[in-house]
Amino acid sequence: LRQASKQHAAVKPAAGRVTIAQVAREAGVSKTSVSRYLGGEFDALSEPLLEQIRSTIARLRYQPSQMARGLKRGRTRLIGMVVADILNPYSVAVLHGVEAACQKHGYTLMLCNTGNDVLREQQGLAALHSYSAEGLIFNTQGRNAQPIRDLEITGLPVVLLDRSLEGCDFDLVGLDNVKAAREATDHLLERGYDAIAMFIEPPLGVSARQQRVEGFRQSLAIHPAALGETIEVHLDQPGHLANLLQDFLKRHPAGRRIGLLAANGMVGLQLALALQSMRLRFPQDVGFLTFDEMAWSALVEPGISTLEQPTYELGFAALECLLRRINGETSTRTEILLPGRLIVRGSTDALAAD
Amino acid sequence: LRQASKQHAAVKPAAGRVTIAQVAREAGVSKTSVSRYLGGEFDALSEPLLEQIRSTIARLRYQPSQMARGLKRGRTRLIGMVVADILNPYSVAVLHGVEAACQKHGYTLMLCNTGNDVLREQQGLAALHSYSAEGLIFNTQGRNAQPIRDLEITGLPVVLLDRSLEGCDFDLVGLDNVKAAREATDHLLERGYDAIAMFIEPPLGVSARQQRVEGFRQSLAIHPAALGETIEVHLDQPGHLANLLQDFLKRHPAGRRIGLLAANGMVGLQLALALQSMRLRFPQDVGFLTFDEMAWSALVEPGISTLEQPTYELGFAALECLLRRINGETSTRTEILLPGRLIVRGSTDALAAD
DNA sequence: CTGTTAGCGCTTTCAC
DNA sequence: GTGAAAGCGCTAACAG
Repeated sequence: LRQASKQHAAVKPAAGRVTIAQVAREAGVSKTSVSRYLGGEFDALSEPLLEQIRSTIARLRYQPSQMARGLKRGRTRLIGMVVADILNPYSVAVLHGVEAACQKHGYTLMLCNTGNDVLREQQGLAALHSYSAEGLIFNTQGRNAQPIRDLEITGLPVVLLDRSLEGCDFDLVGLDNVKAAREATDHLLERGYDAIAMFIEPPLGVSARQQRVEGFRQSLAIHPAALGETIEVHLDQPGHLANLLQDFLKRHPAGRRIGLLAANGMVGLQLALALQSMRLRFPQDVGFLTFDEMAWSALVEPGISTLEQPTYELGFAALECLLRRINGETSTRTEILLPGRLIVRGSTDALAAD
Repeated sequence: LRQASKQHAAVKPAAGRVTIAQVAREAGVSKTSVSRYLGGEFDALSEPLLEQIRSTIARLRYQPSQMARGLKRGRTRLIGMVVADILNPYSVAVLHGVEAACQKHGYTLMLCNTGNDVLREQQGLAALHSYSAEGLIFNTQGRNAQPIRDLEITGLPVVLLDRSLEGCDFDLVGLDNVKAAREATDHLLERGYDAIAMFIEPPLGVSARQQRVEGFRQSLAIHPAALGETIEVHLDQPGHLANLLQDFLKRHPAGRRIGLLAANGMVGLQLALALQSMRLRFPQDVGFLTFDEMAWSALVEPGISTLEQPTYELGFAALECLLRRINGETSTRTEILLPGRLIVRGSTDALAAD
């Protein structure tokens, strides 16, 4: 069964691995011919050779080493992805799209989670680079991002996901945040909520958040009669959100219909939990709408209205955009902004509450 | 064959990459010395050389190529992970633990999602192997698993996650499913539910599922007065679960307290949605308990009781187990079975319903 | 059509 | 201490 590879040093080069040389020897041909076979240059090989090689490869279960191949050709067929927080369902949903696109195009994905840690972001970047990934998909945190900007000099293709980075020209794939936030806010206003709070994590340096605030403001600017307010929450501080919510409710006691807008799914969850602990119901007591569709959005009575992101498409588009750069496209910076989709459920059904 | 050579032109070997040769040249030393520096053999280098190399590396921002390094040494510091379904929160939670452990030990993770597709499982396996991953973490589907078994001959270290594979000796890391299922069932019985249905995806070939059924049966065997039944659901068939639920309820109309047990989080979600669409409330109409703690378990009134898995620890343990094999440990097959934790909420609070 | 040769970037004897 | 040289497994000229 398991080879008795005992010591640390026992992991010898190519332990047990079949090499192209072995195949060539056993097939009685040269390495070149085998290599040609692998490269699909079938019309450069005679019928008998072809058959010889084919059968030998099958018999030996030979699989070419991508490491050696990559070293020689410069193409590793490796894509690196850096994710700000793998516990965030949004990230995973996008990852799903990226992974699918990788498979479609014959690439393999290397994953790095930074857990919102700046240092780990840099380390991950270094690791991915050291494996000669052909391109990087980056869901950056936006802080201390100089190492990422430096990538531009190296010429390594990079696509930014969701969050752009000031001072560099990488392509960006993400939601059309301004429009989405406007749609979400409009919906609350249309439903008669005229005192709206947008709960959002600190927008500092995170472009997607800034744009959602911008869309929120734009919508409110058209409805001067309504009150609007953005509230910055720190999700890592337990109870912080609940306190802020309480504050907000105190400041708007009567005469106004209160609408709550969560700027992403994680905030939305915490907000829903805070409402629950305060025994506030939607839509009776407050209207409630959150960015990001979640598996359980419909489950919490009477259903939570959401602004869904096309996460899979986002991931897929990001990889295909990256591939274009890898294959030498040199056009100027592109921004692929996909539209969100409003899913209306009971949580914003103010009329029903009357 | 020609498309390959065409595309190839765009990505030259080592495009822009700093190599050890460059560092050596600019530092006025030999490649060997630089290599020694990289390998941490500082006492083999004189003070001036050391300093020369250090500063040159910093100035050039040199990063050694792991591909070349891996090719030469046989150690790639790459770990491959094959996940049955990345849309399953369980898989992601475990992935989180694996990734964390990888970072801790200086490994980089290559990810493959199979989407429950047998063919993609094989392709993923081949891909990971072709990159000379030092070991594999496998969340297999259990069907057509011969290619995985064959890995045993190659000597490539493999750790199975959650699901074991008959006829091979790979280590396994997972939940203590039998015990967990027993605990879950016991809890329902203790709470007075005496007609219990366990909803589970087809256990065929998936050891974890079989074991949960086993635990369920064990618990019921001790309580002969209670009725127990396992119900196989196909989550890919919309409405299937709801129909089965309806059937079950019809068969147990009165005199019995009905308890529903979902064998994993995805089944749990679907079951909760089915209950909702049928306007059945827990705990009033049925008791409800599901495997897998979810972010929103507490949010759905009056809270859903769950059997939580230590997902992060599972992932972490899997990688460390794999590392031991990579480093040459040759002991016989080990099984690391971590305990689950019962979290009791309102959904199984039958007394409150009285 | 086929094989020989020279590396890709790195580590590792083995001399000096 | 230090470096020259020989590969790791593979591909890409260049010959025949």
